[in-house]
Amino acid sequence: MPVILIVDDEEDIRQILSYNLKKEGFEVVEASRGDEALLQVNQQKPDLILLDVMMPGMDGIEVCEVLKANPENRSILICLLTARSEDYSQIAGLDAGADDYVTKPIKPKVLMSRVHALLRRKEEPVLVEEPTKGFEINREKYIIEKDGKEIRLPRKEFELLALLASKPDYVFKRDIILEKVWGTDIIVGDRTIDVHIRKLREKIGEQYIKTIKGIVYKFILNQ
Amino acid sequence: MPVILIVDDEEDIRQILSYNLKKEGFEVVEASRGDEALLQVNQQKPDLILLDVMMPGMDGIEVCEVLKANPENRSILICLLTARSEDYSQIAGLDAGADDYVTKPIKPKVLMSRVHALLRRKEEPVLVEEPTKGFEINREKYIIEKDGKEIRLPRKEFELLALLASKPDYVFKRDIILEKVWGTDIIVGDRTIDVHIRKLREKIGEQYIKTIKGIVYKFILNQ
DNA sequence: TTTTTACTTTAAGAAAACATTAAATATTCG
DNA sequence: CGAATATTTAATGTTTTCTTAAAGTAAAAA
Repeated sequence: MPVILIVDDEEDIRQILSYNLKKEGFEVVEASRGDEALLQVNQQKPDLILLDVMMPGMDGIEVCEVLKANPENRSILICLLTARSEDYSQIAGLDAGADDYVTKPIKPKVLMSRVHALLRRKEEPVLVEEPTKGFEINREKYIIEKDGKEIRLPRKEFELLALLASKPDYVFKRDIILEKVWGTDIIVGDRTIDVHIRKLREKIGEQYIKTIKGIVYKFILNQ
Repeated sequence: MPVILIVDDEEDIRQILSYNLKKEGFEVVEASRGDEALLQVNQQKPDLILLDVMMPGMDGIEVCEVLKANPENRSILICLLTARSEDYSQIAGLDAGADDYVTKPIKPKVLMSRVHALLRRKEEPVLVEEPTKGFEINREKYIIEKDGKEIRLPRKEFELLALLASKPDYVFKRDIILEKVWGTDIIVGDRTIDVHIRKLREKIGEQYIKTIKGIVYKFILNQ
């Protein structure tokens, strides 16, 4: 399980983040100050750091710069926690090499979604859309053509189908679908996906989207 | 990905621009002085230069003149960054061969929009208006002929129709429409487009412009 | 077999996005 | 300048799309 280091001078915030991360199965390490964080990094080699920008002493930007300056630590993901959308701190932060940022007040769900997305990005190769015979997905015209017939789909349905069809026969888990179709910010319930799948099946035919219970959906072409 | 060279003597400005450009996926190179910029051009062959006009030593206009004097560099896009709308510098700048200019204070959104527009202009083959049967679009007279009948359209309506009809069946998003019909400077609300669409539909018939909710408009001929 | 888990389905309500109208501004042209 | 024409905005309306809730069903686990 990935190790996540939380760096924030406020005890409350560390606690709330720690609780949520542990609940998802992550191993959590904490630090309350910048220099302490650097020590922890050497000891624990975390996979990801949630790093508060505003801290007394060494601030988050500095920590970030120090870490990213060392090749050994460069692969550690850094997600900054910034107060409000103060454009400036965000700018400086990403310049300093951070991989993402979340603005306070932090909504646990949003943060968890980001954390998963970041860790996944580290592993996964990027998807390439290879259009499928008999099923033409035309983004420029925003229609799909099935055996010559045009089917118009609303945005979410279109994106969902485009995703599934981008890799026929491959399964897509719910969190991947949510990330790719809805984005990491917007949080919707799992039933939402199901409903869109229903609509899609109605429009393109029941046989193309198969359910793998416990994993979720896949697009299939040949039966 | 396109390479963009930022030339400005102020560190802050370079940083802010650099951040925004990198976020959009561009490769960024910087220079703090005019002569340094010329060096960078030879080394990096950028696609576009964001060039501050007011700099100590060699100013932006001079840099621009030098670059555009060399045929090898003529295709590099130059966007000047000028303080306020001092008409004079702007005129001199465009005389010197610059492709566009943005006035300070620079709003990131405006700049990004310009950068994209400039690069697009470079790559994209100019849309060829292949007038669609039954619909003749005559730019000189600002008149369209539909089944022999002449319909006179005001400029904005005309440009809007010309744009949509240039690629039948293709969808046009609002930001593209705004850029192509209104330009990158003028900021108008979204409803403005809708109103023009209404006028157009009244004049040419309801069936030709279709709405794709969430994406926006497309021109269709058949059906 | 019973229970649980995970997806299905339907319908209703909320939200998003475009449509419409009228009125306020700009612009053009005589 | 002043009337006519264009353009934009603002307010309100309408439609479509999206999300959720709740009850259902089927497969897997106990």
